[in-house]
Amino acid sequence: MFEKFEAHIAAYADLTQDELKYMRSLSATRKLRRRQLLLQEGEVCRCKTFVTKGLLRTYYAREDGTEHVMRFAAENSWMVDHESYNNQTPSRYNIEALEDTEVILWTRENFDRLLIAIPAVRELSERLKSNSLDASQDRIRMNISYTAEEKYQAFVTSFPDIFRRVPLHMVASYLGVSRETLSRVRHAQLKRQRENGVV
Amino acid sequence: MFEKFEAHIAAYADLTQDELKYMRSLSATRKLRRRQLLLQEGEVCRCKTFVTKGLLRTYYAREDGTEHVMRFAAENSWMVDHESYNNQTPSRYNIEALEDTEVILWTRENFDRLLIAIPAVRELSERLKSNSLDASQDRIRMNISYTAEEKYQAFVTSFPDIFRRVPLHMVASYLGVSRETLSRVRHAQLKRQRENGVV
DNA sequence: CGATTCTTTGAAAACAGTCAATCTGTGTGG
DNA sequence: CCACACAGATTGACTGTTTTCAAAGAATCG
Repeated sequence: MFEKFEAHIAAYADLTQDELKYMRSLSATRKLRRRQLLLQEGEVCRCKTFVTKGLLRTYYAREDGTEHVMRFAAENSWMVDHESYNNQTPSRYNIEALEDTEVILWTRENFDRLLIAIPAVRELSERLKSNSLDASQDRIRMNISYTAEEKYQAFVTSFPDIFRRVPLHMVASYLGVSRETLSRVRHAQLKRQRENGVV
Repeated sequence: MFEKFEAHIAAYADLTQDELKYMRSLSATRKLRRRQLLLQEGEVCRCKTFVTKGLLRTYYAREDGTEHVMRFAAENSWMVDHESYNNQTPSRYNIEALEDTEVILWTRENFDRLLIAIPAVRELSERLKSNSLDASQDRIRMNISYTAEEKYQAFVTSFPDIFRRVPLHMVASYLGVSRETLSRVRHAQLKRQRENGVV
């Protein structure tokens, strides 16, 4: 499992064999079955997670039972409830495996050690945070200015892989529209594309 | 102007007199009249900005002319288009003074020097980024799960000061609803509160 | 004061949400 | 291998909300 991490990380951070060995020594691995929770609302998010296989979602449930998807993370991406992890406070969110999933975990204490010991890890970590921030800004921009159809289109274009692997009602929930609406939006779009001769 | 910065920053970062002097030596100050732009769409966001007085907004305009407010920043807060600043790429956004405003500016090169030279600045900078990220997550959560009325309520509660100082239609734009809708939501809420005897 | 900006209101139209029913595909157990 | 259960997607009818457009009133700035 760690080999996949090594293969991926090589393109993003320049790490020596020793550094990788150190990272590995401080990590844990875990396998999750479909539907299994990695984090449950109310718990503290103790670990930074790297997905080597499968697919996770972060969502939260309102009192009325409606679920809202905050984020997806497929293999070769990171997942963490930043707020809970950083402040070690109870999380509002659940993190659930949507497929059978394998992850590598670092506790906050261990990851902090890595940040200090390995400059390249610190740089990577900051770059990831920057990217998260930019992506969040972008999502906010779409949320406040796009129509349902534009949101759907942007999602499909930005995350074609995730789109294929996730039920439509979760995409709807991610975008903040009802599943029925998204179904109709999609229908209208497919029809329009067919009329315009798009293959 | 820099004195206001010093007074504010004392509570957030432990800086020596020398360090403050150094920060000052690398900074510039600028006064903006109401309506004046600090950054214009297409320009690169070259500076990190601290507001000592007044009020800024970041917004962007779609092709159809509609404006969407991404963020407000009143005195004692920071403002930057993170994406443009970080990658030194053209910005999608405009930053405009909503009141006569005074700001302190650090170019990216100079601020980077500070990050290296003063550990407390680096810590502060990271903390600010963390907070931005948490705030963004929160806003996304509200965007996808709150009704117009809940969004309005959350805004008033979170930013009572800004709420008092900006026109309602900009709050509407920040929340992603039309000004008319927000006006009606507000009307309905005031009425309800009066009926329930809230002063 | 006069011009501009901002807010409110009404009416109609567009849009999205809800509820209920149906349809589809998948996978499980008999 | 079939039947059934289940999760997901779609559809229709209806309801409710939001937007749009137009107009008027209020507040503010220069």
